[in-house]
Amino acid sequence: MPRNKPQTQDGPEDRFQDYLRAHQLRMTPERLMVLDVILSRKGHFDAEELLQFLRRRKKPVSRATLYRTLEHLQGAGLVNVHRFGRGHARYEHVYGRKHHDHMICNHCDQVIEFVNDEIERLQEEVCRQHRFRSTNHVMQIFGLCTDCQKKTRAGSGVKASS
Amino acid sequence: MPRNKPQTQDGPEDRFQDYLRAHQLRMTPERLMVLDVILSRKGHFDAEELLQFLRRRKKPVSRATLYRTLEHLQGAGLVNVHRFGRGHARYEHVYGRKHHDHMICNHCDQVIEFVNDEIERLQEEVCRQHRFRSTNHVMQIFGLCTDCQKKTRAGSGVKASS
DNA sequence: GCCTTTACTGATATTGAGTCTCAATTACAA
DNA sequence: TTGTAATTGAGACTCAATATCAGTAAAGGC
Repeated sequence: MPRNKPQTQDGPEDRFQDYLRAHQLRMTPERLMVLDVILSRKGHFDAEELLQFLRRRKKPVSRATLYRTLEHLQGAGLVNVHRFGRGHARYEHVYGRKHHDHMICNHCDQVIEFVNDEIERLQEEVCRQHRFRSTNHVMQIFGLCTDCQKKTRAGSGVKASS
Repeated sequence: MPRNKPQTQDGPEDRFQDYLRAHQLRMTPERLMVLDVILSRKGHFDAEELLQFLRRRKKPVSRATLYRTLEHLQGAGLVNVHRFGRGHARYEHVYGRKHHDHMICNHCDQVIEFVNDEIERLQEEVCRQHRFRSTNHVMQIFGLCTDCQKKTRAGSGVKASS
């Protein structure tokens, strides 16, 4: 999967187009469909979900094409992947969104997003100290969300996390 | 996989023993072998590596047993799992080790550990703000280590990361 | 608009980490 | 020592993700 982000700053479609051209790839109806569906989603989703959704919308796309497109969208900086502990990958679109981190409830799988500029700053500092050139990072806090704390009073019966 | 950590603070074997007893599980030669091999390892390793190692040591253990034992060792707080982006799980033993986070080189897969108390503190603060009861967290910074920055001057040819 | 090249799609097979099953074995408490 | 419930291991299985490959179709050149 090639990288490098395009320079232009129009819309997500243009950005994808630019990325594809820059890598001798082609824009196709399938790729556009996938992008559109992803942009219309809020929060996190997985590949299977997208597949079903596209099928219901009578715009079916093969599994292979979906995964390939997701790769390219990552390359274009339009989509992020997360692997929250065990289980399959979860995606989210990042076009026009600020970077953020996640808290994941071990009990109900809810994903809470948060931003903390101070943490971001400290991360950069750590990288400088280690002469590490960071491209991206992931921060996941696992535990119990407010609701699930109430539900599981004794603190037992909680699914294991990574 | 049950949780709860034992109270005693002897050695890792005792801790494992305590954990097992507390959960009506049994100590077996296989489990002890796995623990010993893990304790002798430095840094990160994966399940397949352990399997091979045990086989070479003429103390073979089945895949099923290895994975089951790794689960229990996590429960006992002796082992941690990480899923660095794509690929399989990586483990590390945590007995007598301080919590730390990771920088992962996209190019050579080297894993650099770091600790930053200020970041830890801020994470706790974020959890408090969101009334989230954290059990553990993961922070991974992806990018290029010092060596690989030199090797890949143009910044191209870098493997994709999560 | 039509060609030609070369990327793309999708059906299907394949991979591979991890899990499950179940008969035979064994730890361990009484 | 014995009874019983946990454990083991071989192999079947799962399932997300990837690879294969023949047929299809972008997109630049004419």
